[in-house]
Amino acid sequence: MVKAEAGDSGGETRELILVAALQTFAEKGFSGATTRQIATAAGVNHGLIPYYFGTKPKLWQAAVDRAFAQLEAGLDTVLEDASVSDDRERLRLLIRRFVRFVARNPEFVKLMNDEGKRRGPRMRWLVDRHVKPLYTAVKDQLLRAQQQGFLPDDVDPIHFHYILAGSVGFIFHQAEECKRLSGIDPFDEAIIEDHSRAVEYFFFGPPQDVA
Amino acid sequence: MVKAEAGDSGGETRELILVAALQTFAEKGFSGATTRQIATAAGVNHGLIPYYFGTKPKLWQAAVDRAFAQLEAGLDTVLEDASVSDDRERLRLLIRRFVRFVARNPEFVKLMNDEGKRRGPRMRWLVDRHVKPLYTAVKDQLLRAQQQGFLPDDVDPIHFHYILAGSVGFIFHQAEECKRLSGIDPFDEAIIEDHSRAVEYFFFGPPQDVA
DNA sequence: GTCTATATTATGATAGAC
DNA sequence: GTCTATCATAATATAGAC
Repeated sequence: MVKAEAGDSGGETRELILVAALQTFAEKGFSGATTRQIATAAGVNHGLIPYYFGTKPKLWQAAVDRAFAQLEAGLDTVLEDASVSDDRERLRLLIRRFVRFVARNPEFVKLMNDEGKRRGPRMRWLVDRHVKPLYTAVKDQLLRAQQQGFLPDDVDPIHFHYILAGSVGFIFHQAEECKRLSGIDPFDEAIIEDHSRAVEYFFFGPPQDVA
Repeated sequence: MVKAEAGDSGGETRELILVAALQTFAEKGFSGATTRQIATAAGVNHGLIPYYFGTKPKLWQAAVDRAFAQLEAGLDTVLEDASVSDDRERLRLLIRRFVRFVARNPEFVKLMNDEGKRRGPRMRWLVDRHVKPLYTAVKDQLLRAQQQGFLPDDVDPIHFHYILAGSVGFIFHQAEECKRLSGIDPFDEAIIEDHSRAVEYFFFGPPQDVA
């Protein structure tokens, strides 16, 4: 009310642009997304993008930072949950939460996959700033699983990291293809649950809880 | 020698462009790839692209057709191999061959993933023309696996299709990220073998051949 | 902080010489 | 079949009014 004379207080507009940017970058890729599309999707004038973020790459970075803040908030609660003493159960919870996060934030996966596939400044920035810290935590869980014998320990855990990420995320990444291919919508609640169970089956085998 | 006066006989140039197009579309996406980049990568004049293929989307279609012809040649030999009577063993062979195909043709996966993630004419064309026929064959194998009890039969096989494709392909799709993240090059022969074994472990559990 | 120009560059596609 | 030159369009980013 004090600073700004027109529109809202400014931080709001910034946020609107960031949300629209993540969505648009995910959908169209960095090159395919235009700053005008992003501005339109955010409902703001396209001149405001250079005003708030400078360049297109800087807008991209800001959108990614925002997305990772959300992911980490969700996963940390599992990784650091002291009440789960069993490593196997913690990994299972991690997978369940990961499936749900991806199903609710498919833009996150799309953007990660688009940038992780080629060399370049965005990939380097993304890995160094966000993926490495995340993988450190995941790797720790996978190593425990290997040590305890419910994952083979004769291959590097990086294989299971990508097997996990791929098996969890791919159906949501390819959701539009999946709909046309099979008529099934991966974002239906029942399908999300099915997918989570299917992935868990691969990591842990047939349910053996009630022994 | 008869038809063409300059350069080579023409079909050669067409082929050079197709190879470069697949590579470039895979790397940069449809929007990110420019016809000039493709022409440069192919070592031909950029005016030859409209000459041979008309428009950019038609070039894209031709490149995809070419890529699928290669994939199908490799998979059909397994799917139709009558000498493999055991369904479990046939699925295992299918996975091994799929891993190797993806490792040797990462452009294929990149292009598929880039287009399968959004609605649009290219996605529809790709699914109707190529993915549906391929999935029909894969689905058949997965249904057999479910009937015989080594995959759960209470979820649609589409889950296993995407789990399979994701767990096989993701590390190669994200190869550049993987290198920077872990120092491991997914395209190393030993790593390809490791990944194949890790995926097989996922689908079939611990090796139990020598019983 | 917001908006309307506009400068600059790069794209896909075409025309026409060779 | 191949090449150069060019047109029309659309992109990012900037300048400056309000």
